[in-house]
Formats: sequence, structure tokens, C-alpha cells
Amino acid sequence: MNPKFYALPQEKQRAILNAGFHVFSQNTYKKSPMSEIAEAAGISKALLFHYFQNKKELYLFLWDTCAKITVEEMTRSGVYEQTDLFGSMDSGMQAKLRLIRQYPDISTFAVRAFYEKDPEVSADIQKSMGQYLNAHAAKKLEKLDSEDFIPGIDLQMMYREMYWATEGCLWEYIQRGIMDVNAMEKDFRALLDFWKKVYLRKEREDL
Amino acid sequence: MNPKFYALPQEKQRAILNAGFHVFSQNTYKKSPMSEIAEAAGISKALLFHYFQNKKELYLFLWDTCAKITVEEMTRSGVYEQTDLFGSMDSGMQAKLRLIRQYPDISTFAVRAFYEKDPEVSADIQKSMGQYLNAHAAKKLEKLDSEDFIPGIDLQMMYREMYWATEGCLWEYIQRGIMDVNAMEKDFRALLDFWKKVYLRKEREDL
DNA sequence: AATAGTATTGACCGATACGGTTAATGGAGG
DNA sequence: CCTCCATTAACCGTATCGGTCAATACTATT
Repeated sequence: MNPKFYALPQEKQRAILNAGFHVFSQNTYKKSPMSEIAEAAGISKALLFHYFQNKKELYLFLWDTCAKITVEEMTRSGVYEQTDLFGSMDSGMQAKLRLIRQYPDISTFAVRAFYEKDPEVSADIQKSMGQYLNAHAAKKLEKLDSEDFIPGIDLQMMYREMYWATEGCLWEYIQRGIMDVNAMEKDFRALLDFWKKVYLRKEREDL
Repeated sequence: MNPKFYALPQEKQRAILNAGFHVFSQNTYKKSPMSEIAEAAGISKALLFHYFQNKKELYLFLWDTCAKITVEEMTRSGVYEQTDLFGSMDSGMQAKLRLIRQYPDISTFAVRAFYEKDPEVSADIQKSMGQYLNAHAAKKLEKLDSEDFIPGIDLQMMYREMYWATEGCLWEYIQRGIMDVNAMEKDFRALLDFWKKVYLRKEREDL
């Protein structure tokens, strides 16, 4: 990667990143043309090849950047410091929303890249991945105090259920292709409130 | 579409359908080559063009067939007869699983086709769609008796949440690309049991 | 075995799209 | 006017695309 890329004004950098995220998220690696990315970024194909030697380099750069940005945003919102379950879900959600606001296609790109099978890139992707996967969830679960929740509930199942629901909600927006972050936030918050009312012992006793 | 297609042995028909669902679900309409579909189906490209005049015809045929099969499978599992909420979710789930078992990529195809923007096909897709969308959910909600559920719960939110969770769970499998239907069934059933325990008044009173 | 009819394909066509290069253009600073 | 660098239009060889067609393989009938 040409270091001059970083000398670009931030908005132009973001435009290029987003163009890459978008095109690579809609099609396979092989079927995602550089010309389309350049056009979506508002620059010429030649200039894109000036910043990135070839398609593979751009792709892997996007992958690394994607991981970097994500971790940055997570720490920034204090996900790793939270102890309370709903609190950490809340800040995790906020991190995700900030991410999507800046890079609408980053989640879709991340998923597709992770499962990409093209031999030209798949090995490199998998190699750089090992670290990121979450032993996080397990730790979070251990810390939960079952006294806080309604009696007899399966906490692990509860956690998986909540995870799936947020993903399902997010997916609905992704499919639709319109990333209305405000509407998303509303939905997420409604979910959180709903869960608190249903799962927390204190809340239930008030009824 | 050449009527001789229906004269083919069922397994061959399914192979072609699945090949189409698969290729069109991985890439945009424009970037999904007929050659790839033919190869995935185990026939020559020429033969594929013998059954379907052109790419567009095949695509729309897949779309119609997709709708047809889905409705068939739904009625067969009696989704529309069920009155009880969890009962109808159960049979709906079973219909979906049977679908996926026979046509692993049909859900992904359906979603992509629905949001496809290529002017060559998008109009036809949207035109034939109007009917299918669910006024179903609304009706289901009206019939619910709030006495059956824990007090103070927002039934509409509960329904949305359950819908998202199943979609999120399904998505996890889709992304991974391995449609392990048995594992999926286990997950779905665990979700249903979990919900019954948490949401139903009778169940909660037993604790 | 010869024939007729059908299922299936390899080879081909013109057009286009691809990744990547290069020589030229444009503009800002001295 | 000159230098330097960002930026691009035009180009190159190749691969792939949708679609066709003439030829082959296969099956059933006589």
C-alpha cells in the first residue's frame, strides 16, 4: 500500500474504504471489479492502482483496516470495561452504530471476507483472523449473577437469544440496503428495554 | 421456459434449481454467469439454454418457483391453520427446515432477488411480489390472548423479538455456508422452549 | 442393422469486462 | 517558466460473457 493514501483528506480516504467495502460486500472477490470500486469512490481506476499495487493488496488492506477500526471503536465506547450485562450490550451497540454510521457496509464486508473461499485471498484472511474471535462471550457469561435474573432462567440461552435477535434485526436493515442508523438505534433500544423488563428479577417483581 | 424441463427426473430438476439458487445468491444478477450455473448443475451450458431461452427467463422462473415451493411447504405443514402462537411458530419452522433441506440456498436467493436492483429484472420481481408479503403477522398478533402471557409484557415487541432471533440464528448458518439442518432444528427448538418458559404465564407460575 | 427422433454437447461468435500499465494532462508552488 | 506530483484517458492482452449451432450420443422402433 502506498503511504500517500494516508496523506489524503479523511473524507477521501473514507470514500475509498467505503467504496471497497460496498463492492466487495455485494459480490465474490473475483467478481468485484476494481473499476467499480474506483467509480464508487469518485476517482479513476488508475489512481486506485496508484494507491494499491493490485486488487489483492486492496482487499487485504480493507480487511485489516476493518479489524483495526472495529477494535478502536469498541475500546472507545468502553465495551471491555463494562461489567453489567445490559450495560455492555448497550455500549457494544453504540460502538456498532457509530461504525455503521461511518462505514455502512463494513459489517457485510467483514462477514463476506471471513467466509471468502477464493484461494487468492482466503488463506491470508484466515491467518490474520485467529485472534479476533470472541472468547469474550464466555467470560461475560461467567460473571453473571443469577440472582439478578428471574428464577429458573437459562442464562446461556438468554445470551444466545439476545445475540441472535440483535443480529437478526441488523440483518433486516442490511438486506434492505438502507442503513437508517437512527431507526436502528430505536429498534436496538426497544430490544434492550424489553429484555430488561422480561429477564431482570427486580423489574418483574414490580408488576 | 421449455416444458421439457418438467419431464426431467426430479433430482435433475432439483439440481438445476439449486444450482441457480446458489449462483444467483452469491452474486448480483449481472455477475452470475449461466456457465457457472450449468456447471454447478452438472449439465452443459447449451443444455441449460435449451431449457431456458435466456438468463432473464431462468432468473424469473427461479423466482416464481421459489414462491410456489414456499407456499406449498407452508400449507403442507399447516402453518395457516394453527391458532396457538408457539404452535404456528413451530410448524412454520418445520416448513422452513424442510425447504432448506431440499433447497439449501433458497432463502438467500429469495432475499437477494427481492432486493435486486438490476433494471433487467427488478421490475418483474417487484410486480409479482405484492401479494406475498405478510399481513399475516398482524392477524396473528390480534388473536393473542394477553392472559396467556406474563403480565405487563409488550406482545408486539415479543413477536418482533422472536422473529429477529430466528432470523439471526438462521443467518448465522447461512453465513457459515454449511446448512446443517439438524443443528438448526436443535437451535430453533431450544429457542421455542426458552420462550415458552419465559413468556408464558402458566410456565412462570410453576417456578 | 438401419432409421428416425431426441437429448446433449463442444466449439464457436461477437461483444464486453477484466486487471494492470503508461504516457500524457493538469495544477500548485517556487 | 519550470518542477513536481496528483490524476487521468487511453490502451493492452486476456478472459469471460450471453447466446447459437452443427455435430454427436443415445434410445426406441422397425
